[in-house]
Amino acid sequence: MNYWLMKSEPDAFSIDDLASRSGKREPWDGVRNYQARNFMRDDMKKGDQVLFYHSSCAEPGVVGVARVVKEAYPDATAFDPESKYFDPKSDPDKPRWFMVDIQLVRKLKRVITLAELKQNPQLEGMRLLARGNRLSVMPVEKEHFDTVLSML
DNA sequence: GCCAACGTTGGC
DNA sequence: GCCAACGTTGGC
Repeated sequence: MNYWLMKSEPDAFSIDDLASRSGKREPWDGVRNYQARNFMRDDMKKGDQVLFYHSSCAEPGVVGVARVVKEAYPDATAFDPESKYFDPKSDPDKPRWFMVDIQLVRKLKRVITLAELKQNPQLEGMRLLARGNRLSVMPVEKEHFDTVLSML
């Protein structure tokens, strides 16, 4: 079992959006970063646990827990000229971008803010907190995953 | 809106 | 393959 953190801008797709989806599931489309793609395509397994993180908003932080319910498959939005995620260089016969499906496990009672995470010495070394980190999908150590949720 | 940090692109 | 220019992310 692996642990992950996935970022989303709540203006675009929030934890409440996930909660309101049929089956509380959603295909994680639109990832256009190779490192993030590789994590999804190569390392994410069904049942893996995910910290759902709100970025670029008034109160950035962890807002929920989700799990991987479908392993990587081609991201069809890359083939759709109407999509904002369209990438003409992604060929349906040789897809460049992949996505997984995630499902909400629970929404947290409150936001565990980035400011709090930064103050917790037990989270030293957490990738999210590394300088200049911009990855939207990244691995989380189990110890860090548990620590974050213990801060509720 | 600013800006630091990082990724991608493309000329050479 | 180098690297400057440009685009994006994301906190503040």
